[in-house]
Amino acid sequence: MSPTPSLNLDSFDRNILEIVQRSNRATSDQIAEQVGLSPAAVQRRLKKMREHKVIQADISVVDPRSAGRPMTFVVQVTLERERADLMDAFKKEMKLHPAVQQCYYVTGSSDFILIITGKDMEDYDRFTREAFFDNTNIRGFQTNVVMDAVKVGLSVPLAEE
Amino acid sequence: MSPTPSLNLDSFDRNILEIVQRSNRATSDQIAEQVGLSPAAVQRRLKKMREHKVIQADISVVDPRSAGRPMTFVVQVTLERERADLMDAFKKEMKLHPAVQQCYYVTGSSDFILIITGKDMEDYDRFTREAFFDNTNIRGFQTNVVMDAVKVGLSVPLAEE
DNA sequence: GGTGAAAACGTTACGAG
DNA sequence: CTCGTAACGTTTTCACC
Repeated sequence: MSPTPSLNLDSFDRNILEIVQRSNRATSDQIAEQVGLSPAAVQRRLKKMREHKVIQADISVVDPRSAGRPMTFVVQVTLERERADLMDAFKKEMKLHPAVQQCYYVTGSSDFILIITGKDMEDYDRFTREAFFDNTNIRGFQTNVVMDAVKVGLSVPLAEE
Repeated sequence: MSPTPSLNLDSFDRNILEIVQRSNRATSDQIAEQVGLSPAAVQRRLKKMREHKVIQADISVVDPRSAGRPMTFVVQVTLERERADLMDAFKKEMKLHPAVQQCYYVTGSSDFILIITGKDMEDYDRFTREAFFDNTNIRGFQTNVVMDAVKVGLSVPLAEE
C-alpha cells in the first residue's frame, strides 16, 4: 500500500529538488552551480530520483483562466454508507472526471473533499448532477466557491531533519 | 484584477498544452508528431505561451513521502471578522508558511480552506499553534486528515469551446 | 563524483505560403 | 503572421577516469 521508494536523499538531493520543484527547466549547469556539484552529477541524481519516483512527474502548470476554466470550487461530500466497493467506485469516478482536479478521502465531518474547476456556475451544476445526483450512496455535499486562490501548488518543503 | 493574458489558443495550442501538462519533458519531436506540426513550430508556440503566462510554471512534482512529509490535512478556517486588512495579513502568512501547500479564500460555511502537509500529527499541531492560536481573528478551524490522496494535480481540462 | 566527447535537443534565420 | 527546413549553439548523455 505504501511503496515509499526508500532512496536516501542527502542534502545535495534536497537542494536539487528545491530548485526543480520551482522550475524544472533549469539547466544542469545552473543547478550544479547552486548546489556545488558537476552538471553530470546533477543529472545522475535527477535520473535516479525520477526512476525511484521521488520525482513523480514533470509538468507544465497551465493557467486555468486561459484554459477557459476560471472558476474553482471546494466540495465536501458525505457518503450514505462507507462500503469499500462503493467507495472504490466513487474514487474511480473522480479520477476519471475531468472537472475534478483533486480528490481527497478524509476522516472527519465529511468523507471526500474535492477541488473542482469549471467554466461557470452552470458548468458546476452540471457536474454535481452527473457526479452526485445519480449516485444513491451520496448523503449530501456542501460547496464553497473559491474567490481567491491565495496559494496553489504541489511543492513540498524539504527542510529540516 | 484579472490580467488574463488574452492569447487566443487554437486547437494546436490546446493539444500541446494537453501533452505538456502531463509531461513537460516530452521533446519537440514527440509533441510535433502528435499534434501534426514541425518541432520548431511547437517550440515557438510553447515559448509564446510561457511568455504570456498561459503556462505559468514548469515544475517537478516531488513525492511528499520522500520529502519526509507523509501526512496531508484539509483545514477549514473561520474568521472572527472579515476585515480586509486582517484577511490580507492572513493570506500573506499562508503564502509564506512552508507547511501550507494550498490556500483558498472561499464563500460558504468557512472563510479559508487549506491543504497542509506535515511529518506527523505533532508537526500539524505545531502548525495550528503557530498559525491559529496566536491569531485573535480566528474564530475556529476544523481539520480533516487525508487518508487517501485519490487524485492530486494541477491539470486543467482544455476540451470544448 | 569529475571530465570530455558524442549525441540529442532547443533556438534562430531564412524563404515560402 | 505562421509554417517548415536547415544551420547553429546549447544541453544532456555516456564512457572513462
